[in-house]
Order: sequence, then C-alpha cells, then structure tokens
Amino acid sequence: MEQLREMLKGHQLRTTTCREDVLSTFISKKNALSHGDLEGMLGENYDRVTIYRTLKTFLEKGIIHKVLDDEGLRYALCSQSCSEEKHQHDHIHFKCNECGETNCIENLHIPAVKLPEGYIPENFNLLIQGTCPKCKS
Amino acid sequence: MEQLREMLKGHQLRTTTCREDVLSTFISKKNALSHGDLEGMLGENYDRVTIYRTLKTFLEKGIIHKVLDDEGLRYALCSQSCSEEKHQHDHIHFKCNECGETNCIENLHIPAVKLPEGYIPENFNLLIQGTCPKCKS
DNA sequence: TTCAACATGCAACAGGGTTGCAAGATATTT
DNA sequence: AAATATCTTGCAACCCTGTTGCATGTTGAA
Repeated sequence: MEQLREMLKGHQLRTTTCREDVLSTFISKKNALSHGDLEGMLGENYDRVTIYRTLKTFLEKGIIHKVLDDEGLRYALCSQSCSEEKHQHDHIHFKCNECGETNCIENLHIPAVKLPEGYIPENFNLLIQGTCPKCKS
Repeated sequence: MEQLREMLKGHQLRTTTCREDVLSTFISKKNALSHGDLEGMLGENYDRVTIYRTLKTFLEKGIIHKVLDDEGLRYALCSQSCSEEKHQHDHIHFKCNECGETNCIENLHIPAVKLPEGYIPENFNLLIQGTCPKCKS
C-alpha cells in the first residue's frame, strides 16, 4: 500500500486508486499483462480508457515496458532502474505456447550480435517461444 | 508471372490474381509489409478481407512469416525452405526508427542462449531497432 | 480551504482482424 | 468444350484494440 504510493511518487505521479490497482496487479502477477488482461481484472472498477491511459503513463515514466509476442502487445514491470529518459531492456522474454504466459527472464542478457556494416543498433528484443517449466510434462 | 504460378502451385494453391499480386509485392518490395501496406497498394483491386485471407493462407502454407515490432504485425517472405509443417525462422529483424522499414537480416543467426532449467525453446525471434544504413547520415 | 493542475468517465471514432453467406472463379473430369 | 465439385472472393456485419475531446471530479500544495 504505502509502497505503491512511494513508487508512484518516485516517478512524479499522483496516487490514484486506478494507478495503485494496476501497479499492484503487475507486482502480484509476475507475467506480462495485456490491456485486455487488466480490463478483465479491474474493468468493473475503471473505464477502459483510464486503464489505457494508466498504461501509457507508466510506459512514459519507465515503470513498465512493452513485451511483444505473436498475439500482440503486453506490458511488464521494468526490473529496476528505468526512468523517463533511459530504458534498458536487453533482456529476454519467454512465451509458453501451452499456458500462453509471457515472462521476462531476468539475469540473462541477449548475446552480442555482429550486424552488417552500417546498421546502428539501439534496442534489442528477443522473444523465445516454447514450453515453460510449469507446463513441461 | 509464370514464376508466381509455380510458387503457388508448389504450395497447393490455386492461382488467383490477388495471390499473384500479393506475392509479387512481397518479392519486389523486400521489406516486411503489414496488411495496411498491402491494402494501400492493392486495396482498390481487392477487398480488405481478401487480403487478410491471402495473408493467412500464405502464413499457413509457409510462404510468409510474421514479423513483430513495437508498432504491430508485419509479414515477410520466408527465405526458402519453409513448408506447412516446418518453419525455421531463427533470423534477425531490424527495424529502422528513421524510415520505419523492417527488414530480415539474412545470413545472420541468433546466437545460442542458455535458458534456465526447464525451459524448452522452439522458436526465436530477435528484433533490433536502430538506424539502418540508408538512414544514417 | 482554496485553487491550479492533473485524472477520470463518457461518447465517439478509427483501425485491425474475423465470420457467415451468397456469388464467382478454378481446376478437373468427362 | 461443358459440367461439376471445390475453392475464392466480396459484402455486410461484427468484435477488439487503441485514441481523442470535453466536461466533471480529484489531487496535492499553498
């Protein structure tokens, strides 16, 4: 509770119940969430648009980041030190084809890639699809 | 022309003008295309739905594959040997933040990644964003 | 407590993507 | 070359995602 307020304040955001709920949902569920997921969980309390705007705000402030998979867009908490100015997300996302969950794999960075002449990379995004530990029989 | 018919036949597809046009667009443009791109180029000749269905068919037959970036979904030609049963796409996509184009980088594979215990990977998808050779000033 | 700045809800809209169905085109057989 | 079964297309309708404008409600700071 108080923790949430601190997190929001730390990013110069006013504390509202919607922001607290969205943030605490991200913290309790650990996998990446789509807008639809959040709407399903919180939609009776808040307008769709408010949830969209909350996600947008969190994105801009560096609280969450985008996670892409073949089904669409999701969001996940930024591990620690992202800010409005600087995002560092060279980590790996794993999507399980059985349960459908997408997770960030922490502590594992994308290996270096030698691009052909002339390409200037800025951002890396590696998605691995397969079967997660929970679902392997 | 005749080439296109052969490609379609090779995948057990009837030759129709829409399929020929979509296929030849993918061949001439070399970057990944969204449905919207194709609709912009061919939309006066074919219904939106037909283009969607053409893309879906090509996907299923292994003629094209999905390319993800932060803006959404695009499609690109499969380099060679994909079939309905087996896709192999462990290659790299590069999206230029200047011109917005996304391209497959051929001849460059994703380096091996050691996943934690229990994860069984099947598919890799690496998106690199940055500036492409054409746009670097 | 007051007030400016910010957040929310509502309505309305644009775009992406899908489905059902009737009409049209394709490849094949005769 | 005509007939037929099968596949494709176009149309209409629909759902989901995401956005914008505006009036109303809340927040935090003075």
